Amino acid sequence: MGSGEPPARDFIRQMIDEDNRTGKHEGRVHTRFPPEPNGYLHIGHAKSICLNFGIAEEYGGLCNLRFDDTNPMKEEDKYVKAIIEDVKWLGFDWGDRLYFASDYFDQMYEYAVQLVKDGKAYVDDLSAEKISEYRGTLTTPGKESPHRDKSAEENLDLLERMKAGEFADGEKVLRARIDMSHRNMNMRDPVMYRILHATHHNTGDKWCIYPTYDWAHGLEDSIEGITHSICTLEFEDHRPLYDWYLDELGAYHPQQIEFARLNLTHTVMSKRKLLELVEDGYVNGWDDPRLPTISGMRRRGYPPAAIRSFCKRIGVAKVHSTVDFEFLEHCIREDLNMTAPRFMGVLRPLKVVLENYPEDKVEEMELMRNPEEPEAGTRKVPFSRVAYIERDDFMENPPKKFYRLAPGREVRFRNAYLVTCKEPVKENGEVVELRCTVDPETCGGDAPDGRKVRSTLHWVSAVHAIDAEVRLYDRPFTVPDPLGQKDTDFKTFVNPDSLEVLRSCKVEPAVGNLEPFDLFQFERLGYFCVDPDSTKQKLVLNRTVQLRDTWAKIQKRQQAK
RNA sequence: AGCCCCGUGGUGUAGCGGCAGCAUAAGAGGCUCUGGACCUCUUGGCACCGGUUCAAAUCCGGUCGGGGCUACCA
Repeated sequence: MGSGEPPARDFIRQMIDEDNRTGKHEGRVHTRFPPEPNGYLHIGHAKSICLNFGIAEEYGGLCNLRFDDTNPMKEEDKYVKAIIEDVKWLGFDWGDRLYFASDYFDQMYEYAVQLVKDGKAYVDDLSAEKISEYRGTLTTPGKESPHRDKSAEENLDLLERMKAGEFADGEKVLRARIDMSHRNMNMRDPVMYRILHATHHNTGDKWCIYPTYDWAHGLEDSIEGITHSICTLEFEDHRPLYDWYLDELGAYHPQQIEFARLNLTHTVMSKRKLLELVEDGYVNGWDDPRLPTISGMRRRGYPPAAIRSFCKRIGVAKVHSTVDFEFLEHCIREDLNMTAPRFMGVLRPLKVVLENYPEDKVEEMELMRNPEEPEAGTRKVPFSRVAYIERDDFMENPPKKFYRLAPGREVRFRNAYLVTCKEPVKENGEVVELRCTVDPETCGGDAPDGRKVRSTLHWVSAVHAIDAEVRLYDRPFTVPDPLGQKDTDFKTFVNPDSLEVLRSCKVEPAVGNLEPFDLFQFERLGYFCVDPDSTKQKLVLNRTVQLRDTWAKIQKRQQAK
């Protein structure tokens, strides 16, 4: 899986090593990935997925897929299906361990009854506003609810009536009885159950009280026998509460470990922000290839192995950090370079007439499927008198270091012929065609006299070419940190050029045989994939990522001067 | 302001008292029928102050800086 060196001994793996050394969990390692089914997964989740499933795999343990579905107001079945598809696509397998927090509602309720009986939880009549008010502030202690000291019997009765549906939403809550002056706000009598007369995607109308995250999560982990409950940094302050519930209950007690979530430059990662982009029409849906969602990356053509490699190589720590978008792209290229078959395609066609090449002649040129993988063999590409090349590959007045085609200059058409440009044909000052000649002695691309050319161009035979629409993607934001300016809405930094659609591209015939999501390289241009919008009549391709472009860099530097 | 977490090249990480390493980015060169890939080299870092020690990125104290926490969200 992925490439490279043994995984680094990050602080989580060091902890697990230590636990294994001391026999804390009898050497068991059991993790879980616990998404809430209220949105689509993104690459930040991929980091967590790779961490949890990766650790389980490395230690010969298990990792569960568990939906943390404790809030029926926000959660939907369609997200469950999408998340399952995404995790599977990323390459992970949870066996028969697909769980839902809602599967444990009965058990959780029993645990709550136990706490009530022990005098460690009580039903409160205070409104949400009052509870907030009574909680105090970061610097001042809270005060106790007037309903805090009822008898266990009375609380039990009230809790049962809450469950039975006798009260309206918000009328009562069940609270843990901890310490209203605790320095950690989470310990100031947190809410365990709230009344929500809502239909749950899984349990329907069976329940009208639903557990809060803090109350539910440790129980879920405990019930499943999780050893290491890995979550993100913002839950650090919740760990004392996680521990308190399990200790008071005397239940099996997993270890919560927090790590820093992934941030990427030039994009946003929060579900809410992504939703805004989708709903306000900045992008075309959750699977828009510009989005860092798993479905977006799938459609963009990012291979799962490359995403896994990326997640492994960025490491895991407790410092907040932002990974360069470039590094992700590097990982994508690295994978695709080894695996993607090569084709030729011309994005911005310029017609080339080879004057001394016979009108009706067609030759089948033989090209490597993938030079990185010679065993993949070769393919045949038709060559004829009229071809298309990239507009960028010709300049009438070439600057220094431009090695491609120019009047009087000879270049190679890849695996075909050495071609010399005689003259450009112009209309209204614009070059619309090139008149060229081939050296018939150079069929296949090598000169018998051993002479060298500086440049090799890709080409497509005009009569054989098939048309394609190609969608070019760029980073979704123009700045590295669109959320960085406090006073400016992040959407003002949306990159207006993040999508460019080219409708008259010419590609070699074999590309027409590919299926949606097939990945390949257009030589000299980049990696592409077939978009599911493709039909038999219309081929639609997505550019996954460009090849590194040294010439573009030189050009940029020349222009800067 | 109170509590909690965290500071190693531009970026992401390793280091666990004994030469600061890796990846990526950037720069130079080599090679090449993809200006791709690959190879070589170069630039660049322990936030600061003090203490312990023969020896500190590492241990201790402080300062500064970044982040999180006041949902019946997760």
